[in-house]
Order: sequence, then structure tokens, then C-alpha cells
Amino acid sequence: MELPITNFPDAPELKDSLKESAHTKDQPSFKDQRRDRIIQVARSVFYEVGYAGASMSMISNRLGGSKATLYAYFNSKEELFEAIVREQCGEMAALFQRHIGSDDLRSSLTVMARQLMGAVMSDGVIRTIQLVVEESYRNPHLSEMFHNVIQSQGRDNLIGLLQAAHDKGQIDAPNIAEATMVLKSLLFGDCHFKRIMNLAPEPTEGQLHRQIDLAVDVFMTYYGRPTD
Amino acid sequence: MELPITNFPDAPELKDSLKESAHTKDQPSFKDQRRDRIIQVARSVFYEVGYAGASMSMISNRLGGSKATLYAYFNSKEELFEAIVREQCGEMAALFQRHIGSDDLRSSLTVMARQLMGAVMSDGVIRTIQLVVEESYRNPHLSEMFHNVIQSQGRDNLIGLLQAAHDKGQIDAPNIAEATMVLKSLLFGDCHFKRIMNLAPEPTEGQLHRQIDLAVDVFMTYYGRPTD
DNA sequence: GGTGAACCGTACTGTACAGTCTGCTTTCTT
DNA sequence: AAGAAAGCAGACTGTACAGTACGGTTCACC
Repeated sequence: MELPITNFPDAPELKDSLKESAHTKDQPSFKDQRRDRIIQVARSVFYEVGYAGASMSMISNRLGGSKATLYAYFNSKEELFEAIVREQCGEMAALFQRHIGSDDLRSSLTVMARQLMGAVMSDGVIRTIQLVVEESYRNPHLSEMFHNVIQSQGRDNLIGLLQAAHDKGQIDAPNIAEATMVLKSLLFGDCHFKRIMNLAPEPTEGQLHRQIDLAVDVFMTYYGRPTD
Repeated sequence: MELPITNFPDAPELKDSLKESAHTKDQPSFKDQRRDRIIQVARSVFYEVGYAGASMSMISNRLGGSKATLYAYFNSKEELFEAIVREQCGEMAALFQRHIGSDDLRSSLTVMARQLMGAVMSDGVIRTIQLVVEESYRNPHLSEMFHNVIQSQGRDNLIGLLQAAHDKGQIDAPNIAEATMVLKSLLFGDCHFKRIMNLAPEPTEGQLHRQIDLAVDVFMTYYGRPTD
């Protein structure tokens, strides 16, 4: 079922702009930029109709070029999809900057959580998660890739923060991994699951902040030192 | 790609047993039992290869009958899948029996949570969730159906329990819905998400119990009355 | 022993898709 | 200007699948 998306008019424009930027000797090569453009377009198609529902013809049509060109950049649909997930992981990892705990642990946690949650609840990340779930049976290393970013990178940040807080005596959490899990659960709340099930829209900033405040409050009540 | 599952030998046997049971005038008719058998087999196929990966031929082969028979019971692949999800929802709903809080809220919560979590973390339910996620874009009312069970049924039980506890003065939770969300998040923890992403096997009973104990402890520390 | 409903096996139809190939055009390089 | 590299359009191949058609078979029931 080919959607009626007849040759996007912006495709040729882009092509021209690519050529120009090459004249000015920018860092990313033609190929890289074109590759990025393919990933971007393909991602939007996968988002709309899912992995199984997307066809390479659909992608190349919307891209404006020919299928042959598409296959010149990616050897298969699977490889293209993998590149999309990889790129999304990269974007997420870039968001998980390392935080150094301040004296006020509550505000440190809040700042960090806002950053983390904004990323993790966004339409893009949620849709990627859904696609990974769809493909994770056929292609288990996709979820592993995701795991390495979302769990290792994001979680290690949290663990580092909490470990430092524990060492400074701000909290009393002998089992840091467990405490991290509790915090993460409280932060994600109901909402993350609902998002994945397509049962809730992207939360507003206000909703996110309320949820984070509650999570931090519950967490600190359990793990905080009496003096804190 | 047809899997090498040549005509299950048990299919004819079953057919015979169906006929026999009709003689004895059991409640479920031929059709009902046969329908259940189809759902059961189809579910196992969907579990193995996903919705898109499963073909009706594959299902009817494994069933032992012909495709025509399959279509005599279900008008389309989608309808069959919907029946599977509906049945799984029914099974889950049956597990969420109503609990009346005892004087010991901690133990009430623990008992209820063990029941809930055992269901919700099981391979069957998790795999169904994954399939629903896969199809929820094309077929949004599948997730709604799920939502009605897992959220309304399961959650209403929790809400009822907590409301009673609040009324009895066992906890101080002016916003019951919020408290329920906190409890649910703590119970599900990391594990549920990991399960959905195919990153963790079904937890052992010991792991479940530890997680539940921690969740209840955190919850009661925050919401419990000082006297409790 | 005949009738009808359910079922069986399988061939068929129409469609859709991944991936390839070809012949042509544009654009860059030298 | 000439050759090379990349891209374009779209036809083509082979496969897989949803769903249908059909002729033959079983079997309960009359």
C-alpha cells in the first residue's frame, strides 16, 4: 500500500545544497550528509508505518531518488534500520551528560532527571523503542544496543551521582544499584509504559516536573539522611 | 519462510476427543473448543515469529487442518490476533481478584503484589504486550483493550485497597491515584521494561519477592502513618 | 443408506515487496 | 572537452503471503 507521498519537492533542493557545501570543504562529505538524509527520511517512514509496514520503495520515493541509490548506501532494509537505531542511540547518549552532584542533592537529582526524562519520553525515543520491540525477536542485538545506551550510559550516570552522594553522606544507600533502580522506577512512573503502549501523548513539561518532584521526594524520604 | 513443523501429530487426537466430549454433553461446544485450540496454536506461532512474521498457512499447518477451516472460524488474520489478545486479557483479568485489606497493610500489599507481578512478568503476558506494541499503530484499539484490563482492572484493585487503607488511617495519601502510581512504579521497577525489551528472562520467585518487599517498604515509608 | 455439515488438501489469484538490472542523465574531475 | 562517478526512473525477478475455490472425505444423525 503505497502512501500518496509523491516525490517530496525538497529533495532536489537538498541535493543542491549538498553540492554547495562540498565546495566550501565542510567536514562531512557528500556521502555522509546524504546518508544522514536517508536515515532521517527512512526514520520518518518507519515511525509512520512500522518496520514491517515500511517498504524500500516508499522510502526511496519520499527521498526523491531511486531505489538503486538507496541500496548504494545500505545493503538491506535491516542494515538501514540498524543505522537508524544506532543514530538514535547516539543522540540519546549525547544527552546523558555526566553530572557532578552539588551540595543540594535534591536539586542535582531534579536537574538530571529533567534532562533524562525529556529525552526518554519524547516521541522519537518512544517510537524507536516500539520499533526495537517489534524487531527484537528477529534481531536481538538491537535491544542490546539500546540497552548499552539507555541502561549503561544513562544509568551509570545515575549510579555515579548516587554513589557520590552516598560517599558524601547525603544519602544512606548501601546498595547503590538497588537505589538507582528505585529512583529510575519512580521517575519513569506509569507514564513510560503507557507511552510505549500508545496510551498517552508526550507529557507536558509541567507534568514531567510534577512527576520528577514526587519521585525525588519519595526517593529522598527513603534514602535521605535525617539531617538532609 | 515456512518453519519445518510438519503436521502436529496431536491434532487428529484432539479432533477425536472433541467429538467424544460432545457425546457427554459438556458445556463447551465443538466449535468453542476447536476455536480455543486454534487460538492456542495461533498464539504460539505469533509468539515465535511476531505478528508480521506469522502466516496463516503456518498456523493452519501446525494446527493440522486446512486454511479454509481456519478461515471458517476467523475472517482474517487480524481478527484472529484480536481474539488472542482478548483471551489473554480475560486470563489476566481473572487473576486480578479483588482483595480486601487486612489490618496489616504491608502483608495485604505483599500478597496482592505477588499475584499481580506473577501475571504481569510472565512470558505469556510480556510477549502479548510486545505483539500489541507491534500492532498498536495499525490497530490502536488493541492497546485500549489491554489498557482496560491491566490499568482499569488491575489498577482499580490497587486503588480500592489503598483508598480503604487511607480511610482506615493506615496510610496518609490524600491523592490516591498518585499513590497508586507510585506503588505500581516501584513494583514494576526496572524489570518490566527490560522484559519488554527482551533484555531479561522471567524473574525467579525470589527476585520477585525481594523486589516487592523493597517496593512495599519504600511505599510505606513515604505514605505510612508514623504509628504504622 | 442417504443427507448435510464440517473438514481436508491443495491449487489458485492477486498483490506486495526486497533486491537487481538497464539505459539514460547529471555532475564532478582533470 | 572528455571521461568517470554518481544518480535517476522504472522495469524486472523471485518470493511470500492473504484470502478463495473446489473436489473429495469423514461422520453424526435421520
